Amino acid sequence: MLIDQLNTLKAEWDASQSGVLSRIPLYHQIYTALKDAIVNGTITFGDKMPTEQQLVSVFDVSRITAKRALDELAAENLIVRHRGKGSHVTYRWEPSPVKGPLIGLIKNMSELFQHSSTKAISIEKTTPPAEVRIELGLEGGEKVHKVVRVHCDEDGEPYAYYVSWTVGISRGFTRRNMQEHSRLEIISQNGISLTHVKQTLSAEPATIRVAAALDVVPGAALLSLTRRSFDETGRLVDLLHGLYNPKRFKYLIELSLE
Amino acid sequence: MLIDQLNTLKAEWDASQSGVLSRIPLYHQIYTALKDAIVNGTITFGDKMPTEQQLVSVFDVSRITAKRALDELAAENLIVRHRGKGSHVTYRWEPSPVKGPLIGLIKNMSELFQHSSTKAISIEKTTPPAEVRIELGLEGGEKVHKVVRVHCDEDGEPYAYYVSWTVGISRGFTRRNMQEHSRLEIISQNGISLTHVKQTLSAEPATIRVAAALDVVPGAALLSLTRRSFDETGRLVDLLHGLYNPKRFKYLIELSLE
DNA sequence: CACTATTTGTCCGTATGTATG
DNA sequence: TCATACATACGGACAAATAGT
Repeated sequence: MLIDQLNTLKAEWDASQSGVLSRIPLYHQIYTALKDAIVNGTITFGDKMPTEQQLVSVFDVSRITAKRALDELAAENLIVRHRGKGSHVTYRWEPSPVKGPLIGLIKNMSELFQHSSTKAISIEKTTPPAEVRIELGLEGGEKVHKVVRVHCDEDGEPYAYYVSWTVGISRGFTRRNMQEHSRLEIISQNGISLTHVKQTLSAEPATIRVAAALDVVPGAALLSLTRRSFDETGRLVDLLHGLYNPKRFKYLIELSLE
Repeated sequence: MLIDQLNTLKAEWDASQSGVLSRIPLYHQIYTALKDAIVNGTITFGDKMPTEQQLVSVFDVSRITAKRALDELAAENLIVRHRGKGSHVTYRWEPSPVKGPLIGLIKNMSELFQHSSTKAISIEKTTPPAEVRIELGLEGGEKVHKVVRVHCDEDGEPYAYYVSWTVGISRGFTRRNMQEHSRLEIISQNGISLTHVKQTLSAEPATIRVAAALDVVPGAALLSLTRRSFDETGRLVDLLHGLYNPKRFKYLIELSLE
C-alpha cells in the first residue's frame, strides 16, 4: 500500500471525526477504513499493507490499537501477517456485474410489466391511514381500493413491493383482472384519465413485512418510489408507494446534453 | 408514548442489530431510536416518553443504560425530566416532510449549487479502486482526480455525500476554485465537453464514515446516485457517486402525460 | 391526612472493553 | 507484558418528588 493512499484514508477519517463515529472504538474505525480499501480493490491481492508503525504515525494512535486493527483483518482472512515480512492482502477482488431490470420513466412501465410477473398479495376496499386519507381528500370512514403487490423478475426473484391507494374505481380491481392488465390500464377503463404524475424517489429501511416479501434482511436499504397520479381536474386519484431491492433493481435515467 | 409505538421502535432496533451498529454503545443506540421518533414527529410536543422501567423491559437493558439514553435527550433539550412525573417531549415538530432541496434532472444542478453550501473534504490525485479503474479504462498505477464533498442545506445540515473520479483534468481542481465553480464547470474549462450522461438511482446502507458525515446512524438507508458522464467520443470521463440522506433530500420527477 | 405506587435522582460495587505509555 | 485510566453496562439500594386512593 502506498503511503499517499494511506494519507487519503486518514484525510477522510479526519473529516468524519464527529458525531456517532467518535463513539466507535478507534481500532474498529481503522479496521473499517482498511477493510473498505481491500474489498473495493484499492489495495489488491498480494499488496503490502501499511505497517503497524505507519498506522501509528499516520492515524496518531498507539501501537496496540494499530495492531488490533490489523489482527481483526487477519482474523477475517483478508490479510496474512508474518514477522519481519509485514502484512499482505489475501482477498481477491472481483467485479460484480449489475443484473436485474432497469427502469426509466413511466413510459417503460408497460414494458416492464411484460418482462416480470406480478403477484397480488391483497386486494381490498378499506379505510386508509390518516396520512393517505388527508392526501386523497377523504372523509372519515370512506373506503378506497388498497392493493399490495410484489413484482418478480424472470428468475422469479422478488424485486419490488407496491402498496397503492386508488379512489373512484368501481370495477376491474379483481385478482384475475390484475394478472392481465396493469393497474393504470384498469384505472383508464374506469373512465379516469391521468394527466399529471409526480414521482419522488427516496430510500428507506425494510420493515419486517417488506423484508420477508423481498427476501432481504429487515432494516436493509431499499429504494422507495412515491407516485402521485392526478386526473385532468388536478385531483389526486392514485397514490403508489413502491419499495425496490437495490440488488435487483436500479432506476436508470439517460440524457443527452446540448 | 404508546407501548406499541415503543415495541415498533424495538422491532426496528432488533432488525438493525447486525454489523457495525453493535459497536455503538447501547445507551446511544436507544437514544438515537428515541430521538428519531421525536424529530420525525412520531412522538410530539408534550407527549410522555417511555419510563426508564419501560425501556429496561422492552430493550432488555439495565436501568443505568435506559436512564443515560433519556439523560442525553434531556441534555439536548428534546425532553424534560421530573421526579414522579416522567419525561415529556419539549421539541416542537413542524410538519415539513422535505426540508432539504428537491432535485430533478441535471439542469437544476447549477441552481442546486447556489442554494446549498459545499464542503470539500478531500481533493487529490490518487489511484482509484479496481472497480473505478476498470470503468475509466485505466492502467495499473495511473492517477486521477478524486474529490470527496459534502453538501449542506441553508441550515447547514449535511444532506449529500459525493465521491467523484475525473480523468483528463490538468488544472482547476483546487479547494479555492471549487468553492466558486461547480465540478462540471471546471471540467468544461479543461476543454472537455460532456455530451451524454447516464444516471442510476439506487439505495444503500451508510458506512460509518458516510454516516458520520451525513449525521445518520451507520447502516441507515441512503438514496444513492451514480452518474456516468461521457464526452463526445463516448469515453467515460467522470464517475460520480452520491449518497443522500432521505430525510433531507428527495429526488422529484414531475411529468405530464398525453 | 396518610398510604401507596410510580418515577426519577443519586449512590455503591463489580465486570468488561477500550486506549495509552 | 504490565500498570493505569476511562468508558460502558450490569445489578442493587435508597432517597425524593408526584399523583392517585
